[in-house]
Amino acid sequence: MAAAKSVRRTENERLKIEMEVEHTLGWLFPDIHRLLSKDFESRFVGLGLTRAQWRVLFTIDRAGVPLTQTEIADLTEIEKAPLGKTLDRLEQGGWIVRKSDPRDRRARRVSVTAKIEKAFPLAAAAAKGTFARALQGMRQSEVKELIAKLEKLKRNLGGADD
Amino acid sequence: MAAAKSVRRTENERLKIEMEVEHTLGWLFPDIHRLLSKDFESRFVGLGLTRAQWRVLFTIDRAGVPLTQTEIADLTEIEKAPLGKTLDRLEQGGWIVRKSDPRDRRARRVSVTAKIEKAFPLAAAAAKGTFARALQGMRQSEVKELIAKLEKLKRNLGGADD
DNA sequence: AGGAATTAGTATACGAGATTACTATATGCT
DNA sequence: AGCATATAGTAATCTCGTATACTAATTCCT
Repeated sequence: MAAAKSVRRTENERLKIEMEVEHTLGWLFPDIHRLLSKDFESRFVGLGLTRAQWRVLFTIDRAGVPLTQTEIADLTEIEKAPLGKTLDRLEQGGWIVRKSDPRDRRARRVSVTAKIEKAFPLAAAAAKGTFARALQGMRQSEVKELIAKLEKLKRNLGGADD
Repeated sequence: MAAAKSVRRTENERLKIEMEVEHTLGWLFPDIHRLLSKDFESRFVGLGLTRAQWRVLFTIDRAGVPLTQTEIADLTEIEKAPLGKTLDRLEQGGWIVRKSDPRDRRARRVSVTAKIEKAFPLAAAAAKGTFARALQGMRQSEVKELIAKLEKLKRNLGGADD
C-alpha cells in the first residue's frame, strides 16, 4: 500500500515538472496584457477611455465605414453581448453614434464621432511610450519575429487572422 | 481653412499607420490568453475548475507549504481582493483549506486538499493537448526563444520574474 | 508600555469578457 | 404566401481582474 501510494506520488511529481513550461508560457499572456493595459492607461489619461474601449474605437475608425455591431464583434473577437456593453459606454461618452440601418431594421450601424480626432495624438503617444518600454533592448527584426510567432500561435488555436 | 484641416487629417492618418504595429502586437496577448483558456477548459472538464483557479491551486501546491493569501497574491500577481474571491470558490469546492495562523491571527494559511491528486493527470493531459496545438510547427528551440522574449517583455514592464 | 505605522484580509464598485436565453426582424424554402 | 430557419441586438448571470476603503491584528519606535 505504501509502495502504491509512493508510485502515484512520483507519477504526479513527474507531471508537475512536465507542466512547468506550459504553466510559465501560458501565464505570460494575461500577465503581459495586464501590464500593457496598466502602462498604457497611465499615459492615456484625461479622456476617460480604457484600452479595451480604445481597441473598439480604433477598429471602427479604421474600417472607414459604419459597421454593424456583429461586424465589430467579428473584428475585435469579442462576443456580441459584452461588446454591446462597451458600445453603450462609448455612446454615453459621445465617442460613437448608433443609427438603425434602413435596409435591416434589426441592425444598428455604428460610426465614430469627430471627437476621436483629438484622441489620436494622445493614443499614439501613449502607445509609443508603452511599447518603447516593453520592447526596450529588442531589435526591430526581433520584434517582427516575435509578432510572427505570436500570430502563428494564435492561428494554431483557431484565432482569426485579423 | 480647408488646407489646415487637410494637414491635421494627414497628421492623424500618419499616426494611425504608426499605431498599427502596437495595436497588432498589443492585442495578441489577450487574444491568445482567451484562446488558451478556451482550449484548455474544453479539455479540462468534469472537475469544475477554471484555468485561473487551476493557476492558484497549482501555485499553492508547488510551494509545498501552507501559504498566506498575501503570499499567494504575490506569486500569482493577482491583487489580494479578487484572489480572496477565487479562494472562496476553491474552498467551497473542497480544493483548499484555510486555517488561521496561531502566530499571526490576521493571517489565514492556505493548503490544498488531497483532492488535487486526481486533478494532476487531467490537468497535465489538458495542458499538453492545448500547447501541442498552440505550438504546432515550432521547434523546441523556437519555443524557448519565444519564452525568453516574452519574459524580457514582462520584465521590461515591471512584472515579477516569477 | 503605549501610540503610530504597517500588514492581512474583506467589502464594495467598476470594467471586461463569456455564456445562455430571449425578442424582433430577415431570409429561404416549399 | 407562409412557415421554418437564421441573424442582430439585448438582458441576465457568472468569472476574473483593478482600485479604493475599511477592520483587525501586529510590529516598530520612542
